[in-house]
Amino acid sequence: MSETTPAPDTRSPGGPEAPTPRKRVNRREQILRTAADVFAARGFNNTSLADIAAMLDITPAGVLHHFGSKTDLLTAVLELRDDSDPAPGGSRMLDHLVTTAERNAARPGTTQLYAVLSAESATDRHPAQEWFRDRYTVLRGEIGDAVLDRLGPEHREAASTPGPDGRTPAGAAAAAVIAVMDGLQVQWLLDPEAVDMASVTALVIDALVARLSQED
Amino acid sequence: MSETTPAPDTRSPGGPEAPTPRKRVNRREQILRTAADVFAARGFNNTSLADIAAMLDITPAGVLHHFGSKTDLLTAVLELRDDSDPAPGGSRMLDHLVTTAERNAARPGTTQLYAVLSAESATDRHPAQEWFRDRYTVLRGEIGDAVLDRLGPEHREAASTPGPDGRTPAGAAAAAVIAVMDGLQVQWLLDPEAVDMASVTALVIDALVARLSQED
DNA sequence: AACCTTACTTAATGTTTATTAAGCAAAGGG
DNA sequence: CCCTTTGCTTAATAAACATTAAGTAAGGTT
Repeated sequence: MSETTPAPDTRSPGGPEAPTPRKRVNRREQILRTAADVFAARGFNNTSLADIAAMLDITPAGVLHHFGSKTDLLTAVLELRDDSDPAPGGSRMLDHLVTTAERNAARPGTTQLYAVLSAESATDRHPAQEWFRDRYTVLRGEIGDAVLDRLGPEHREAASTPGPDGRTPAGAAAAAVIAVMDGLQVQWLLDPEAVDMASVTALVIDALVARLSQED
Repeated sequence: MSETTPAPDTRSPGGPEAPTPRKRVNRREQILRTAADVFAARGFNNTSLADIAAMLDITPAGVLHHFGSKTDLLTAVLELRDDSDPAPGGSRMLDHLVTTAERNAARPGTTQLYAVLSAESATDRHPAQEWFRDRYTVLRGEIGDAVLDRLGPEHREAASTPGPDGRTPAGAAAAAVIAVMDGLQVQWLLDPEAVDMASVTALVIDALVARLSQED
């Protein structure tokens, strides 16, 4: 079909002759946000530029006008942090994580994107692999610190002392907290009634903090 | 190129005229295992039949001779349980989970498959969606029972009493354990040095059991 | 009015992909 | 020795997809 078939118009059938509203706002950001939604809902590999373009009522080439390639679009989406609710430092951060889990359950958005894409990035030569590796490293550090902040001063040293494998209990707890949030998202996406992300997250944080506050 | 180019031979260049060793073993199972490995390493959407076929030194059509479609192959792979180490019931199961995490770190296989595919299945109309929904439901039940078994008899009632949302603390703990195992797998795949799946899993199970054994 | 920038479109290209149809060859039973 | 089963192959098809090139059109700027 390569020579004869015209390029399919993937746009939804709008008005008879809707000549593109031509808005004043930053089009790039609009596309970015739409792409984020579609990537979150369908993953990267399972999303075509046509999918994104269709939601914006433009053609795939229209998307590539703003971002050179599909991979560039993905990196731009990942770089776009949702700073509407910035993470605080210190011990307040752990509460913030529970709040985040709550918000995610109400409005499936940012974290859904990360949960789906992070798992996908763990395959083969996924373009987002390095991005997620770095992100997890940073997050483990930050949450590890937050865990230490939550502990009584008398337990901090034990929790931040590396074991024979060079890893600290606080770091292990941080990895656990991140893991539980990511894993819950998957279960929740598959069966929203089955799990309450916020309360389970809170339970795990509570349990871990209590456990690290014990003498053993 | 569709009319002129011959079908590419995706097979690796073996001996000059290797006429297919024609083994006696169940070919279907060989293909199944190979497919499982490739799906685990690259995900479902990112894997082509040619990828799998190449590892078996046959053509994509050769794979489809045994399984009608790529989706059928996936479902067959999921149905193929790794029963080399059957899960015990009762309180022994929790220890078994830690052992499983250990084995997975040593030989990335079955669970890697499930970690990658489960997240992928949470997208759109993925063919494995229902399979994973059911699997999580069953697992939450089994692990929830195992958690109850580990608790002292005096705490069992509280842990199995549904809260106002209809969910039990034991069920929440079960969801958390599953989530942490899945989530850790992703972090570990991206950065094997950064986390010790077995010890973190053990830590979370310990912490949760201890937490459910408290009075609150 | 001339122009530039922004935001696209149409069209074509080349690739990858799953899937189907039909044929071939070896093994083994009867 | 025929026949059926098993296990493929080659070939063709049709669709999906990312990407490129070149053109068009509207606003804003000067």
